[in-house]
Amino acid sequence: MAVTLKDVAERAGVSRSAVSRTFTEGASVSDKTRRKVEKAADELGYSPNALASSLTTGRTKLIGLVSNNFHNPIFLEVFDLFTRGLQDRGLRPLLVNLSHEVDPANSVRMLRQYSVDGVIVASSTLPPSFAKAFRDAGVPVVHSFGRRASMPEVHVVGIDNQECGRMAAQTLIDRGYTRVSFLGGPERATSTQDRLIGFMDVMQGNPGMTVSHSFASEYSFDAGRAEMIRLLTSDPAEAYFCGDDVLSIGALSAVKDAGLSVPGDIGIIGLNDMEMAGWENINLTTIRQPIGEIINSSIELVVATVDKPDRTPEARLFPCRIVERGTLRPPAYPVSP
Amino acid sequence: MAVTLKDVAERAGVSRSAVSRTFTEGASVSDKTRRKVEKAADELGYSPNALASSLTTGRTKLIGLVSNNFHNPIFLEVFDLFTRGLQDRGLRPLLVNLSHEVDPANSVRMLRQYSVDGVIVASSTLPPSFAKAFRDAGVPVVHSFGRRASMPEVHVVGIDNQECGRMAAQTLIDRGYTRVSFLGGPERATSTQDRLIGFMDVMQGNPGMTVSHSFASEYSFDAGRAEMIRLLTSDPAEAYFCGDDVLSIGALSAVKDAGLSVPGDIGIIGLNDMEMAGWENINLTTIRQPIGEIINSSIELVVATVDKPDRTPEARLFPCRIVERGTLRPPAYPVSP
DNA sequence: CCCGTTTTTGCAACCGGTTGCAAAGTGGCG
DNA sequence: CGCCACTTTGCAACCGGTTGCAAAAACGGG
Repeated sequence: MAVTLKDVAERAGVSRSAVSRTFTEGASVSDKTRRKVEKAADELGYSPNALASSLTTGRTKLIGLVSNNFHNPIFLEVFDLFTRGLQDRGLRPLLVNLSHEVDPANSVRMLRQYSVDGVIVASSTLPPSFAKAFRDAGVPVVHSFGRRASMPEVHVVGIDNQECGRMAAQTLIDRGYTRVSFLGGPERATSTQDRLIGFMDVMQGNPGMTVSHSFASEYSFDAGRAEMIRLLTSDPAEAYFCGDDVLSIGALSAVKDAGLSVPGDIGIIGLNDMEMAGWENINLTTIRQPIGEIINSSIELVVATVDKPDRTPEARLFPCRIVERGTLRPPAYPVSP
Repeated sequence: MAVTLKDVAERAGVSRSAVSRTFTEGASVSDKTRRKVEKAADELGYSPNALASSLTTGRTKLIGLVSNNFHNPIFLEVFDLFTRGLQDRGLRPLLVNLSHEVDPANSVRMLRQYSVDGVIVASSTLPPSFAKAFRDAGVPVVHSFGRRASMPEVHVVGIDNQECGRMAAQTLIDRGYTRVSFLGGPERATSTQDRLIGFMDVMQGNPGMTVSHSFASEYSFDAGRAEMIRLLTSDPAEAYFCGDDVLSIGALSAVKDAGLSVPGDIGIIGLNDMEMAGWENINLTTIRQPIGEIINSSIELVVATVDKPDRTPEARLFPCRIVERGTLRPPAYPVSP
């Protein structure tokens, strides 16, 4: 059925090694044989079996892409960028959908069976120990959107979530809000924990503020909406920092359904700046997370780690910035730059 | 580095075949050796190399998942269902992002290099010839969300887009609209072409109607919005059948920004019933495409085709139905059921 | 034209598994 | 206990490639 090295070798009248060499970078073949081989290969429609060659070279060019969030539209953007970025470098994404699984054992075993060259864990909710399980199994791994650490145990690429919390807090203060709240994602998500820490950090330094917080059950529209509906039943805050754009959009929907106006009655600031945040019927003020840079950097780092597995784990953090749109009232008074 | 069959065999004091057999379904091994082997494997942390075994068995359990739409949120749902469905059957999705590529040659070559057992092309825009290229290369293929055909050249699973067009048309007529329009996706997308055909089909049978149509440049929010902004500049229709929910949502945003009300001034009906269509701030009346059933059926069909490559190509079509929400005015008069 | 150097080539072993086949082992039954 | 049928086991070849090594070929200089 499939045409192999041997078929090409016979047709070209050379040895199998000669054929193999014409298809491997930097191997020693004369122009004459190369032409003969290429001709034969063309005629037979031959292309080398990547899996067979991986046996001896030890490289499959497969990269495991592990994620657990298929309900947040930002992940479509994430998958788009990851798959394109990997393809551009000749790598192939092998997708793993964790759903609600939190034990890494299965994914580790599965990805080892397929001899992936490396793994990218794309999740802002999984703990560092998840990615660590790959490292312990000898699989190069990068945790994208993971928790920062000064001495990380695995490579992490993402943002400083505490800093984002502080940034959101300071923004709300600058806008003159005094009764504020953090509407986070699931309490177990590391990103939510860190954003809360940063938010509270700043708030506690400002005595005049009334501060509260609560958690949505997951990073999704429905969860954000449900939580905001609950909050609106009893003395809501003036402004909310939602732990994610998709929560913000859910919250927005609840606020508007309650007949309240944004930002007139209630202010909302999100985090991510996903595509939808810019849609004119949403127009969400948010903190932009530079996912393109995070993803490119993650790919670059995993590739580097494949070449040099003992690289000491590093944390690459990218700065975030406020994207001003229409869900927060303008500054009450001039703010120092 | 990695622990192999041989290591396990030595430690267990048996032959390599014995080890191989304990790990292959239905092979003949005594309980005694099986236990010895399992113990040794456990101690060494062995798990068989799926790629090496694929060399002899001819099965990799890899399924190529090819798509070209990473801007329509429905595809996040699609990826979620595909990856989970494949995983549940012990298969692994190898993702291919076509971006704007329309030539199948690259994907075919790449997926053959990785010896995928089968391929699922998930796209409502690519022509049947795209999937056909895989079949011609001897790779089992199913086209999900593809174009229906009475004698298809490859397996197709999806909906009858012409029928959906008719359904939308009839619905608008039943609601008493007389000036209507089809706002499609890209003109080259087969789904758009077919929906338009069905829509016109019914309209032409109703002399009282004023009908027009136009195309958005792609299936995305921005394209839908841009097209609707253009339409609003000159004598818009009373109601639009948008070729996709994400177009509808873009269109909705444009309509509302123009200070018009929905469904008061303009009615909109979409197609897909993606998660967001049900969000309370969108609340889109739409035609539900049963993507869960389509995806399960696609997986089942590709698996069956792997076992029996010469199966004659079939088209599996699933019925759609109207999901009534808030963007179309209620029936003007009683409608026969 | 000869000889030393460099390039190209094929052989054969190997990567990590599977599998047909024949030999060895096991069990049942008369 | 002996015979037969059935199960289990190991050997060796194979899957589709790669690669170290030594032989062969090509090249360059005198």
